[in-house]
Amino acid sequence: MVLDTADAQQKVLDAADALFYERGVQSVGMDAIRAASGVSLKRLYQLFPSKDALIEAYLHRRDELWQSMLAEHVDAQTDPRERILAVFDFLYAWSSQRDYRGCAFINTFGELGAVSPQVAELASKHKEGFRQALTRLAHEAGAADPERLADHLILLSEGAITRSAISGSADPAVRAREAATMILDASTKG
Amino acid sequence: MVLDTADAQQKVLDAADALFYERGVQSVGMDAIRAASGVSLKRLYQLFPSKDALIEAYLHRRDELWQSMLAEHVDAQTDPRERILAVFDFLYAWSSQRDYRGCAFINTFGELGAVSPQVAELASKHKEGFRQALTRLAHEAGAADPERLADHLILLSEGAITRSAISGSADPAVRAREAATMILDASTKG
DNA sequence: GTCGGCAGAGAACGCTCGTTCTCTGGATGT
DNA sequence: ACATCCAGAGAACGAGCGTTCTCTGCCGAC
Repeated sequence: MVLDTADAQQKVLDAADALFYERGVQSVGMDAIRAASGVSLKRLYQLFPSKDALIEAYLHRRDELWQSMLAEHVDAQTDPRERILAVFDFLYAWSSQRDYRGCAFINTFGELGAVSPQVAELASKHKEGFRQALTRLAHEAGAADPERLADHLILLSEGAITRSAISGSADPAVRAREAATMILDASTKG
Repeated sequence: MVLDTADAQQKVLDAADALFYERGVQSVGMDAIRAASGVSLKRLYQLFPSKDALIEAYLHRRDELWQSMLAEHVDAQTDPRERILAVFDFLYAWSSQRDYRGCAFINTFGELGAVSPQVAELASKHKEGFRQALTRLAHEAGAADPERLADHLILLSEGAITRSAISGSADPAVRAREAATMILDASTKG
């Protein structure tokens, strides 16, 4: 089987994503990624010059994938309030996945954050992107203080993400949706 | 300097706590703990038969310390509603610490959760303890559905804990307190 | 057919780690 | 003073890691 550069890159990223996400980045050796991707070590290092670079690529792709999954759920709704609640429906769907292990950025930050400024930066940027998306939704919903509403919603979201990882249940997303409706009522009523 | 068993154990746990919390458990070698604690490797292994055992002891002590810090803040208040809000004042104080790095259980779970059932169990128990404390407070505050209120409050708390770790600011705890008052109003008014 | 170059397999290298072993020096008991 | 024991320092060991190197076999060019 001959793979062009794009195919090989794809295979490596697929393998890295699955392994890094399941076991954490430090527990996974480059050889495990070679075995899972079927791409030789030599080629792997041509595509990604170091493990750190591969970790960055992994996080970058997670970010893009996550944002697009979120957008899919949100854009299926038209009513501004429903669009906000769709965020929690997305979290429910995500945390229901069998291999769900929480937020890759939080996990990787927990592993390397104090040691790797790049990872800290990527995690911070990922969360900032989420915050901006929520702020936009809050604005569209006519919130008196969209930034503040976004901050409140983000807390519920992050809470649901980590709690469902540890408890192994998708229930936190349901609870987060409930709490979000309460906060929406309180934030848009006046 | 001669140390009896209790002193040595204390020194080792102090060192392990600081290092594990700052850099994650996998990045810290036993030799670093030996150097930081001043306890010889031989004795270290007499006190804790393996690194896994030391990690468990570290988490166990974190749990106890965390619970007692929380209780301190809560018990400084008498009004049931204020006692609930004191949880967020605690989170603010905690996340303001210079060496704050989020929740040790979430971080360690992110590193080892999929690989170490003991760590997963300890994280789950720690969070369950927090949930019970919140449920008790919600009950005392006369909530119509204390379990549900506790679930909502826990989401805000977890969200604040992880967000302040990544953003490096204690602001999320303030936002969480705001959101908590909204949810309290909605949950205890009717 | 023969040669050159390239890709993959995996050996090799240097390092770190968890854990154990050895050696040494001092304290203790008689 | 001498033998005995123990604790500490750190060497040693075996494994695993990230990364690089070598060998081998295959492909196209002439």
